[in-house]
Amino acid sequence: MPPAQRHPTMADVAERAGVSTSTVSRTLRGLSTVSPAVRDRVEEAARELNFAVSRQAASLVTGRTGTMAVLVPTLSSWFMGSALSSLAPVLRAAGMELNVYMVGDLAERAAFFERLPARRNADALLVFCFDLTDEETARLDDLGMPVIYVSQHVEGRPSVYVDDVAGACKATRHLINLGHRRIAFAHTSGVRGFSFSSGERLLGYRQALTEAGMPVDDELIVTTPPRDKVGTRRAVGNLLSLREPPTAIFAEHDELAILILSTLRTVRIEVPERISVLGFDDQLMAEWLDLSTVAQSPSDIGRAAAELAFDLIDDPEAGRGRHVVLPTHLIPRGTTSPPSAPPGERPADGPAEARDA
Amino acid sequence: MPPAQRHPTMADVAERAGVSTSTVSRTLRGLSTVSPAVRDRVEEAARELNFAVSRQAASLVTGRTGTMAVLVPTLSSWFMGSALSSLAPVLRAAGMELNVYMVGDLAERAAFFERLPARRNADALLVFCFDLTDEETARLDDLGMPVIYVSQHVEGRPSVYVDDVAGACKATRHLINLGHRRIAFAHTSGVRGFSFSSGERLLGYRQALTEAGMPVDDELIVTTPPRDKVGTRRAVGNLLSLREPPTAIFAEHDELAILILSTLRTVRIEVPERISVLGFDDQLMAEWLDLSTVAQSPSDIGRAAAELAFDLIDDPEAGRGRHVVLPTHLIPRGTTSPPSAPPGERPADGPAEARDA
DNA sequence: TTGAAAGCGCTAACAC
DNA sequence: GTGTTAGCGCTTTCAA
Repeated sequence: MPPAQRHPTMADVAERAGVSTSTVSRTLRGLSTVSPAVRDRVEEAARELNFAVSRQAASLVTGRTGTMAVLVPTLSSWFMGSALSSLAPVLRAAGMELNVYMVGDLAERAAFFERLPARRNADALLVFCFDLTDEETARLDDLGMPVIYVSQHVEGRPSVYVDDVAGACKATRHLINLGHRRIAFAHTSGVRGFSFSSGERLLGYRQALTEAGMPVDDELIVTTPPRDKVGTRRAVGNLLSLREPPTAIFAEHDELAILILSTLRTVRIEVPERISVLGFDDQLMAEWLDLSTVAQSPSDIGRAAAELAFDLIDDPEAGRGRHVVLPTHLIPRGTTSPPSAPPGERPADGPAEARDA
Repeated sequence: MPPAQRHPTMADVAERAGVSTSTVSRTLRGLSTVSPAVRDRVEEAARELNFAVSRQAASLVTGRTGTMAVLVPTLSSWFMGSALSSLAPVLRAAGMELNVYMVGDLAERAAFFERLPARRNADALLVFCFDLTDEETARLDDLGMPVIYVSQHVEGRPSVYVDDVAGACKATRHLINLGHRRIAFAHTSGVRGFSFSSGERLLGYRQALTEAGMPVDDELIVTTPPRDKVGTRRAVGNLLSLREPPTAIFAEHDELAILILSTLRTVRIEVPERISVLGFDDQLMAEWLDLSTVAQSPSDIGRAAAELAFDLIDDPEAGRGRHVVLPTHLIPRGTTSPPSAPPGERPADGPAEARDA
């Protein structure tokens, strides 16, 4: 199988411009040690021949590939889509290519860490949303390139992530401040080893309750497989069938919150009158559905990760254990409100007193 | 700036195994002309040294990069996420890397076609969702690698796409069959030059109406910027303020349909009792919100594109103008129903007679 | 079945 | 400023 077509080489350009390949190389890399006249001739020749430098050949000698690799669990999630969409322009501005390794299940994962295909093929690796074992981390340590951990923190390694604990804490406090006393936490079980911050957010939930002197009731913590309509109904059902059902549900992420909303709508339980619902992420759909939520910015995460990677490429020792922690913000919308007084109890008796803005 | 770390080379492996680099190369590529004993020694040496072949060096001599490039307008849409998520495993199985060029606006687009950074850096290019000008297509023609057009058809070039006209036709016919006579079409304006099949779907809508002997009323065709809550409200408002408002709205895609649903809910117009809403795509959210829609499969598109690309890499002449057209399916759910009889008209008088399953 | 040698297209060090 | 030279790490003849 021959290559589709022969590309012109630097030698072709050099010949056409009547100079040496070194001069062509210097010109095309924008080095200032080329006289304007020669520069013009070379650039014209290159344009006429439709010449493009072979990154392969260049990187063979420079030792740099001009490529950023990213390891991601999926490409079809709001988070990854947003993060990569913001990453791309930053890379492009730096003249780097984007190489995606999507590793969706445990088998692929094993294969990836076994072969480490990114080795020698990128200048840095961004690892998104993986709960790595110690062996996996160690494996990445001798990948021979800077590795940045995104959406997770790994001790002693450069990481970029949002403060999930604080975010979940804010969320829960908002509900407490509204007067809720029975607050449920719903989260997705997720594939083992693929971190979507579930644990941290549960931590924040617990922390806020404890701070407020409220008990943590395990019955109020429910789990469902991700993106599972039936599973979510069951989880919501577990809450609705409690002796003392919650007046508010904090969902680990907007996707789940939306599924919960649609379940509640099916049985005509009014939101927020009967039950408040609060999400986490602030994806576009949250605004559309008027869902109260905690905003995080995957775009900022993507950009921060890129910047950190650039620093580390230039100086691998620059940020051994540098951590970039990004903030979250509560966005109150229409799905949270003070709880209505329980039946048989006069409003004045209830704990329902909004202290929130 | 030195590379982070020196990688072992084939020479290192060769020395350790006591053979020549040629033998190492042959072994690692799985050529059968290596004796088992030697093969074992080489493989062990490679493993011990954590050796990985440099694609750069290899492709310099083979002329193949082992990389598939994709040109996409965004990474944060349901369509692109799904398509790329299905593409990735196929590439991985073929031992190819995935290189993403995200070109989001017209400036970036001009730069991309000016420099064609994919040139020499990939074995094939998949162009997603771009409405290309003739010059742009011509430019890609001498990129020196197979180019596959995805989600669009370009004359005489290999393409993969769904039959949008037929899909929109099915959608509209479903509404007609339910008894609707005033059927609106809502679509997004989109950025010029980035095709999201808007035009084709409008065509299908018109075609179905014409087939049924119904007039095409331009007042019933409304436009809004994509993902724009306010713009969508205005568009819906235009429909609701007509002398004779529609009893059904067919939206160009689910995202828009959802925005329309949320607008209708705000003003308490019941769906489907008062107005039926029908989408296009069948993304996950459609199922969650019980939205009737026309299903397409970006995953199938991604896989088909990859297969076509492989064929063309092996034999560039294989499919000059091969077109893969994928089907769509109507998924009736809870947001479409026969129209209720208009006020002041007895049910028997109205055109509302369900002929649909 | 294996090894020696040439060279893929480029950059970097050093002359001039 | 510009050209010459020597590789970068592989694969691929070709000989043995």
